[in-house]
Amino acid sequence: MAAAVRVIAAQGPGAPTAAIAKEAGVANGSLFNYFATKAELYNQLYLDLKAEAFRVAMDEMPAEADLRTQTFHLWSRWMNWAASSPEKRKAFAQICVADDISPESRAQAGAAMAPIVALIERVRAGGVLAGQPLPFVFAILESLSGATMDFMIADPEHAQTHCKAGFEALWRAIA
Amino acid sequence: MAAAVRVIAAQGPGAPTAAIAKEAGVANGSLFNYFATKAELYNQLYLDLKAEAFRVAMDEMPAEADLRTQTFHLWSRWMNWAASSPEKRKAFAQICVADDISPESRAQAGAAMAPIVALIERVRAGGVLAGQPLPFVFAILESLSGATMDFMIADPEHAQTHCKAGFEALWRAIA
Amino acid sequence: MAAAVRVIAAQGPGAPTAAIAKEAGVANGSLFNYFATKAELYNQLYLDLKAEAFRVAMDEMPAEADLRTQTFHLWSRWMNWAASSPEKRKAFAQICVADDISPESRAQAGAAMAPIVALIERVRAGGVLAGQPLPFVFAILESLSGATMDFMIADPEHAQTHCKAGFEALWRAIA
Amino acid sequence: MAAAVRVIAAQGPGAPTAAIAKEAGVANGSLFNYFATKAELYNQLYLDLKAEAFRVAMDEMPAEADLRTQTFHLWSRWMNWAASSPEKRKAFAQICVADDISPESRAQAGAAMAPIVALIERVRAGGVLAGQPLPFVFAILESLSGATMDFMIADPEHAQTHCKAGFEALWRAIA
DNA sequence: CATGAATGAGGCTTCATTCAT
DNA sequence: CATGAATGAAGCCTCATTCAT
Repeated sequence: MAAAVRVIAAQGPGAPTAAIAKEAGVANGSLFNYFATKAELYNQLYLDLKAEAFRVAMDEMPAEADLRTQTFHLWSRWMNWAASSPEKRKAFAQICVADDISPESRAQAGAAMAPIVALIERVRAGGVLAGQPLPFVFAILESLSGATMDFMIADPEHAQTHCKAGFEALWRAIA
Repeated sequence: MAAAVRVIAAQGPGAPTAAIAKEAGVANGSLFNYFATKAELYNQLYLDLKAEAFRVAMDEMPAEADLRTQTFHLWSRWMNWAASSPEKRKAFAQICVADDISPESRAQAGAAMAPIVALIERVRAGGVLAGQPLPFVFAILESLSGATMDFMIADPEHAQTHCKAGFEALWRAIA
Repeated sequence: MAAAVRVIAAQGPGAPTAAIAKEAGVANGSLFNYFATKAELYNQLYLDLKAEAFRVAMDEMPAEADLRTQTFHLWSRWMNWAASSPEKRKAFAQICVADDISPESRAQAGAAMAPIVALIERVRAGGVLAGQPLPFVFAILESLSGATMDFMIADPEHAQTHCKAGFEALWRAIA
Repeated sequence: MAAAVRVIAAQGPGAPTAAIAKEAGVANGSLFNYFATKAELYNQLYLDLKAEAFRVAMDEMPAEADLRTQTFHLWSRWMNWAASSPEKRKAFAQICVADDISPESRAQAGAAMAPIVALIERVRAGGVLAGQPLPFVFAILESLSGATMDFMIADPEHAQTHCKAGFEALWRAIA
């Protein structure tokens, strides 16, 4: 799994399964004892990464704080997780655009993120995009987060600056 | 070229050259009379689509109008072009993440967009992200535009609403 | 024809017909107005080169001189022709091993070289290989000539030395 | 490997890898589990055949015998090996002219033949070609051997006669 | 007779997946 | 459950040859 992250980050989603197996230090065919299919591996990886990001982002969430504080907590932990795991971020981004992720996986990932959805929903409801559908607001969140991550990774020295700037942009955009 | 757009939009960047040739109504090998390589075709396509989007976005630009008006003109025409050419939008998005686009092509595309860059630069300089590097602001623009396009395409009935909402989010985020 | 020599010498017998046409300054398809087939071109070239070599080798042959003198005349002119036309030598060598040369062409070439055959026959009859079939003696002649040519071309400064040494080796071997 | 010899002997160096795989009784792609490239297969084959010929030629070499005896031993065993393995002889000849053999392989093969080189060097030094470079003498050896092999193969009944005649020609030519 | 775009069969190579050990 | 050789379909690309202009 970790090997897959490294290989996909380095070679893209077209990386041979053989390369992943080699990186993992197992034999070519052993991969298929755990994942019946390359697509299954990708779906699993997708869910794992999403779950990990979610866990990190929600960890130590100050449940009683105000919306902005909670959202910043979420944003900050998410961004810093990605910035400190650039390979995971890159692998995830590559996997997302691949055609291999099934709608079921996407739905499952969405369901698992309910607490975040609920938070954003509250932000939306009280914000300037109150009239817009939640998925739209969510899309804005995800697109801004992607851009911010990439800059934090590309320019680690100013990572925290980018992180805050990204959040400000987000907050003004949706709150 | 148009055939490539359709096929890539439908099958992703991994689409066989044979599928593109067939869609274009020519023989498999004929493709390679025009593009020495699949990568060359993708680069060409990338530049073409970017150029087209740029042309549309800048057309009839009110040179004397204020920044917001000009930016909205740009945004509006860009979004509506994408919304009315969903296949081009999708193909472009798929191609962008592929590894086939050479740094030269990206540089060339960037150079061709100088007027837009200049406009955004003025917005940045006078806005809340004045302290952030221009590429960061640009990345925000592109990420928000992508999200907006996708929603306009997915929900054509409310396309104009999404377009305006996206712009409001952008303007608040960067201006 | 001359273009074919250059291209085959440079790229080997697998050279595309398109490359030959381009080198000749004519269009791709024009080639096939003169040669119905790539193989036909190769056969023609084979015969032409052999004929040219023959003509050069026999030119100014001292008909009344003794066998050794005549043979050296033949050898010397042949070697120097090859040494001064390295591309022709190389192209010819490449073509010879290709499967494209028809038995008819080989027979025709053999027939055209009757005077040389006659000369070598006389050498053989009076020499140490008198008991060996003529084709065997001829094969020795051709193999030694190939080796000599290559050294003359590779080391032009000592070309004449190699030429004479090659002849001495030949003469001792067959006379 | 043996399959490759058969196919190349029959179809020339342009033979499809598919034909070799089929002759070997394995699937098309299996070939590339052993040889990353067609060229690699050819290089391997080149080295193998050269090594085999060398081994056979040097086997039971009478180390104390005089030069002529040793050289004849070499020649005789070499010729008879080729004559009894006409496909190897042909495949090797075809491969040699192909562009696929890397300079490294040629160098490696040359290095492996040091004992033969040493022998020929002694012959050269004491012979009529004493003033000629060793490679030239070697080229004569190889060219005469090629001609002799072909006649032994083409006319098996008189193979031994050709073998001896070829040697006599060689010995007179270089000793 | 020149042209050069079009053709499509065929070649080399990759790789997800299987399976006997 | 591990292994890794074997598989063969599929992909990209080449090129001799054709043919409408």
